[in-house]
Amino acid sequence: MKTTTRPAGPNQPAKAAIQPAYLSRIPEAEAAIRRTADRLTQPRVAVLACLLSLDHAASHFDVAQALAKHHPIDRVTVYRVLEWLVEVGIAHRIAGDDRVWRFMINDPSAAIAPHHQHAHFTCTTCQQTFCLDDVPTKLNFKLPAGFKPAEVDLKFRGRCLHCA
Amino acid sequence: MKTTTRPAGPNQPAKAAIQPAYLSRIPEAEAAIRRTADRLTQPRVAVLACLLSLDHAASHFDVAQALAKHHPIDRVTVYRVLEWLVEVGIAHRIAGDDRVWRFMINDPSAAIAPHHQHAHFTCTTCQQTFCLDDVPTKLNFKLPAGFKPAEVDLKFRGRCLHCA
DNA sequence: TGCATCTAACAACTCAGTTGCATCTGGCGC
DNA sequence: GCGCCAGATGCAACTGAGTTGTTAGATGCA
Repeated sequence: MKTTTRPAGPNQPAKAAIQPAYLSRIPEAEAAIRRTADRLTQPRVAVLACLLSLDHAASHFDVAQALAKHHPIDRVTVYRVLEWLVEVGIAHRIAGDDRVWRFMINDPSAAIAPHHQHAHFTCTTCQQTFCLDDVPTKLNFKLPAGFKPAEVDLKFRGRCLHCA
Repeated sequence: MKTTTRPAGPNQPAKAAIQPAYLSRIPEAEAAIRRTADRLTQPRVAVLACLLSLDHAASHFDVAQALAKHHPIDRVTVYRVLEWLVEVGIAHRIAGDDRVWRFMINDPSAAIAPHHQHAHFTCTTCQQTFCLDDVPTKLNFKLPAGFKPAEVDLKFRGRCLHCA
């Protein structure tokens, strides 16, 4: 579903250009990228700033859409930047029920652990996926004999705090 | 990445026509299908027998491959039959990390509950997914305020009892 | 500034899953 | 046992997410 039309609200002052939320996160994104040993490029900054501005996981399409107006980026580049963000430990990816990868910024406090072990919540109403960092996943599950788990992935489905 | 699973054991007697394991589950499959109000067809019997013969979740590709010799079935039909099995409550589907749906027979004892709530274990060595019916998923998780979960999905990754 | 290296953009591709439609068949009524 | 027909199958074409290869362009260091 694509809302291509200009989202300008009727009550906006005519001249003031509406700034998407991610623009204010650009300095933060630049700082984070500089902390890696890799290059600081426009697409990386824009994609990271976009993720930083969201409280839920975003697909490559969501990111490309959000950046389309001010930072139009080739979709392959979005894929590669998102993959790079996962690689350097800034973000992580979540497999959705719709066969689409979604990406979300890692909690900085947990950034030391390469294998994040937090839970996800997917809203069945608005279809958005949230990270629940507070939910402990290191519970003492009793697995059948012989199974040696290395990672646990906990996924909830229901209604999020916006749709409840 | 697909681990082309080699099913044929090397120690099989040379001459005796090797019967795939699913053939012996055909009567069981027929009985289960008859219990539904729907039609008993060759593809349905074959696909269900195939799933019944496995202790792990199978993708549509795995099923089509397993049936290729004795019951060659169009891949679209495999998709439709698997979907039908989920619909009538005989099987359930699992979203894998590789964007592939995998299917597995429901535990008959839990078949009353339409929303299965058991855990899955994906082996990082052999790439197979197992159901862990013994693991309770109704644990008292503390979710952040406002999130109302309806389903819980618990997924482990590690080494299965065959690869440990 | 110049240059080597890394990154972005474009096009073309792969692959899982879906849709449309003509044909076939299981199961019921006769 | 025969014929009918709703529903299932098979085939082809399509969709959409994600990947790969290649060339042009941007980045950062000397």
